Amino acid sequence: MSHPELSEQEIQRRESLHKLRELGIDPYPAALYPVDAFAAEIKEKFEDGKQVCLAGRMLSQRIMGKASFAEIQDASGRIQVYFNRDEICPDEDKTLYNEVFKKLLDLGDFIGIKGQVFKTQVGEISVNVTEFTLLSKSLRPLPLPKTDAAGVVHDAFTDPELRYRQRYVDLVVNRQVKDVFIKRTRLFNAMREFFNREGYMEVETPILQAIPGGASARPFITHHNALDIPLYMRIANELYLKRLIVGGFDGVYEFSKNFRNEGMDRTHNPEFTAMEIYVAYKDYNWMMDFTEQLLEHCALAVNGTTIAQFGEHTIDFKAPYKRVTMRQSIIDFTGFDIKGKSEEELRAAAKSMGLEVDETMGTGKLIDEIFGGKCEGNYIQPTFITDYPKEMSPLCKVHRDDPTLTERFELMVCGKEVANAYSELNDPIDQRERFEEQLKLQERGDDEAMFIDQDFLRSLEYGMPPTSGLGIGMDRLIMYLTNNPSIQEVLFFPQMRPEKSAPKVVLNDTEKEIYQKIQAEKQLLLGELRAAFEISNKLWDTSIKTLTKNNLVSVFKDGELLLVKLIEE
RNA sequence: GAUUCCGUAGCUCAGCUGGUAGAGCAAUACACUUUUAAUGUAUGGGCCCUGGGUUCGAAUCCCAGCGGAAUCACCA
Repeated sequence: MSHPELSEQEIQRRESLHKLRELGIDPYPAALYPVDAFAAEIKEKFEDGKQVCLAGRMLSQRIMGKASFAEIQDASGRIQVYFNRDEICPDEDKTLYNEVFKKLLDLGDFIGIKGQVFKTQVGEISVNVTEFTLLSKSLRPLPLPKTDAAGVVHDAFTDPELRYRQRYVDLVVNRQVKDVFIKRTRLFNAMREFFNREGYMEVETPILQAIPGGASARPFITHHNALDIPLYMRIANELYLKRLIVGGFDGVYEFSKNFRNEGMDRTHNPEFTAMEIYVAYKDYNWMMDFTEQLLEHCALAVNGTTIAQFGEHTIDFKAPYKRVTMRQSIIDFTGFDIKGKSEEELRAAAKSMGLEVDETMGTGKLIDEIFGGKCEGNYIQPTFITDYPKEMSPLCKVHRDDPTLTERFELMVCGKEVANAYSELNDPIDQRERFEEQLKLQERGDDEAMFIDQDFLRSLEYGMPPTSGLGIGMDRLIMYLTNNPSIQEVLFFPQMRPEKSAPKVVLNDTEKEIYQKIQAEKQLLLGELRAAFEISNKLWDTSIKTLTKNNLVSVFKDGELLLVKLIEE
């Protein structure tokens, strides 16, 4: 048996696997294993002599001749188990202990244990094994961090790339990572509970949309073969939820995976989760009350306290939260009053504040720039910023007291937006005009302006009750609740560049030389390239064909000329 | 997109102004019946990210590429 591509340890594990089979032990048995106990529970409720059956991965082994200790990790945590040779093998044949346990089991293997709970001389709650079963063999060594007596972790599995690419390993060896995702699920459950208690209904709306509406963002595009039309992955679900309010539901919500074809960094992933909820007969003032109650409830459910530590900041999600109008906020931090100012005045003001602005920006975008540049970052504690300019909020109702503003708020935490809410625009004529303004912005060069959804307008024309809607960035919220500065840490499988993007093609020496020549020139005449190599026609032919077949270079015609060019990733 | 830093054993990392590749853990072998970062002794394990260049000689210096991280820009 030779495995040239495997590491020494992997080869050894495969050999162990082989030997186990020879001993008549199935390394991947089919039968269920009758687990009736968990590590954490055994340790919490210690009962001397209690018979238990548990299963998990073996993560450490301390062999001392005829006795050994091992650690088993199950879904609840870790527990030490004690193997005594003569208890495992009461008869003459000691193979099960000497061979199977000591040699053929490896760290990372899943085993099942039956035995009695006891305390060792040093006081560690352990299980005295009377019977063990191999449940699944692990063929790759896990990176196993160790914690010393001082609590210092050695050999921690910390490389972010490896951790994200092999999250399954990360979860096995890094307990704190598992905890983040447990909290994530708790957050979702807490929100559902809060909404369901109010009688609101969880719904599902299309992810594949013919018109990507409800937000301003570049969508991912795909194609439906049967209908032969382009379809877009949703950037938001807002317009569909509102259609359901038109249809007569009083409260609907959805945890929506949204997709945006934009940059990736530590706060942006191309797919992310938003929660959106729409409640009929409410306005944004009601929604502020509702939001602060909701977040207080969620913080408590996730962490058991409304206080959350985020980096250097201590945040308190206890309601109520401060409410500041956008105009007041800009006055507070810049001394500039945006009320009644023209586009030119705003642009001049923004420039004087050292902000980068250009001609495509309308008043809304300019105000947004000023707020984003000078104010936003200052709100550490949860704060509602209210009354956004009309131009920035095409789906939001005009403010009851000021026609240049809208009834909108965003909730800022640690200088970032975590929630966004409106008194929803339900005047179909106004809505159509707003969409048309967006279209004009688009023509002006704003590539994020919204598309017009005619069917949505039609639904409004049938009448939508006054409604307030709220959207929450779930990923961002869980970042705050688990003190993680990057979104990758709160997504099981964050988007990564595919592994090994470089073509792994094995080229022979001639092909390599030709390829290098093309690499250097990027593009050149085929004949010229041919002349540079003193090789037979046949070798030339096969070489250039290898390169083109593997998509390293391409040959193409430009008029009468045959050219060859480098294909770059 | 810009800048900075990083890529060495299965894991975590060291390797100075160029001179035969190192440690701990993990692995293998032996000893050891309540240990706990178990211990003791011995052994094996490397395309030093890839490709060029400089040099008598490159893990080390230079260039390019690939991959990653951080900061900034962009992004409701």
